[in-house]
Amino acid sequence: MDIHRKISVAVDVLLFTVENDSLCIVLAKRDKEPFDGMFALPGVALREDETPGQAAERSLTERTGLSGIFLEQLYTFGSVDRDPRSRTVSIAYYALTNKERIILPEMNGSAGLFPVSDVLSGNIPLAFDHGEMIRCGAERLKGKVNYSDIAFEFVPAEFTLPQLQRVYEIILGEKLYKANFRKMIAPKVEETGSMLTGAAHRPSRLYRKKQEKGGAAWKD
Amino acid sequence: MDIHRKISVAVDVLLFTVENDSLCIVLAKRDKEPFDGMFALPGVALREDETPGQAAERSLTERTGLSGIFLEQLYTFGSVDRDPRSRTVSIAYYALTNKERIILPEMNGSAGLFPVSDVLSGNIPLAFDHGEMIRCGAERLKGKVNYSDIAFEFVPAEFTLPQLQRVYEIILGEKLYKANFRKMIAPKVEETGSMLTGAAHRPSRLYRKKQEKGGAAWKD
DNA sequence: ATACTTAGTATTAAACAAAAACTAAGTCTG
DNA sequence: CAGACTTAGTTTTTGTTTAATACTAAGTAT
Repeated sequence: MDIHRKISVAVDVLLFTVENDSLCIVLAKRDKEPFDGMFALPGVALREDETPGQAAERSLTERTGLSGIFLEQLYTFGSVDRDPRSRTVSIAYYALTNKERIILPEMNGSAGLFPVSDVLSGNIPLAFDHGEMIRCGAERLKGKVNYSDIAFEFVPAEFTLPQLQRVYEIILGEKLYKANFRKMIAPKVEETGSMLTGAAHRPSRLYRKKQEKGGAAWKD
Repeated sequence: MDIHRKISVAVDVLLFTVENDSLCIVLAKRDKEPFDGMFALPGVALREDETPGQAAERSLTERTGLSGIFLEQLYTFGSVDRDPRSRTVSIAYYALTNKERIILPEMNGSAGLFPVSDVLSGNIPLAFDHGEMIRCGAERLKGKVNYSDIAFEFVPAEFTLPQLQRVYEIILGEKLYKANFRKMIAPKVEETGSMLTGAAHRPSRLYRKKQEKGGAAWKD
């Protein structure tokens, strides 16, 4: 509990979304050393007057223009050599949103959305220990999707059940049975009354998430 | 990702055990400001040459003599005012062990084992945000006991099924049905062949945990 | 010997999940 | 415009897990 120096604290954000039937994450190309030219998660140094959660939100807003979306602490990474410049501990957060809210143009140039499967198979050169972070984040999503409501974060406010089911399937990496999925999800959703038109087949009903009593929340 | 100063990093450890039919935690009475005379989790300042996990282990060894026990990261706490001396972020870990391994005498004087229910009901004055940490830790145990093997950490290498069932009940805070519990636990345990003698009634069989294929593990 | 206590097993009923088959409602093609 | 095609949505059947209760077993205490 003594005072110490020389250890920096960073906050990195894993912004996940579902696009084109795959789980994607936002990465930005670095334009300076170390890891110049490689891809990295949006991150900031923790300021003295903000909590890690606030820093994560700031990072998100500064880098992608997003705010007010789902954001939760993931894990704290602290390998001694994870940053070649100085000893740095990074508190990783993960954020979730549907792809409509991500405005790529706002992300200045070199940033983009990458399929997590590509990223984890090593096709994209990653800075720091961000590969480990992304693996950790993807695992968390998989473990959490069945006993929480995170899947709703990936779809618009009004969505169809096939859409929502696809989100589950993408996160879990396996196909689900339609009838069973609908029985499972039924108590969590309600019909809006309208349909999704325009598709070249039977139109599907639009649903919204049913609002319910909230659970316990953790701050910093 | 810039270098910064003035933020300290600490590591605090929640050492849980089950004693006397309740979930307990190790706390030490502070003998200096701030929070002089109040109870606190064993914690250390993170050193430049060690990972948070190593610091947690060091804290555990220095304060309780224990080593090599279950230890996992819990959450990182970073409220701006959580430490009145300086801005400090604390990476909390939780450790689990059975009470036989805890040798109270080794803990110098003022440390002790406290029932979590007493601690959370405010009967014991706690330093820093350690109450929040303990609440978070107890919740984690509750959420994890059913889909992991953490309950085994609280019993000796050889144990009876009634013993193990009591651990589940204490963590979950509810009674379980004997027959169902045994069906659930059966694939995870194997008989040792011997019995637990000495009790004033039918003796119960001794079991040990069945060794199996390991899962993924996360370091720092 | 009998009551008492805790260990352990068997049985039943209800809820839930897996899987397949079926019906419904639109567009696309000839 | 009929029928094929595609996706949406429902029904039904079956099997597995969980909830709950009732029972048997094996020791000590009186």
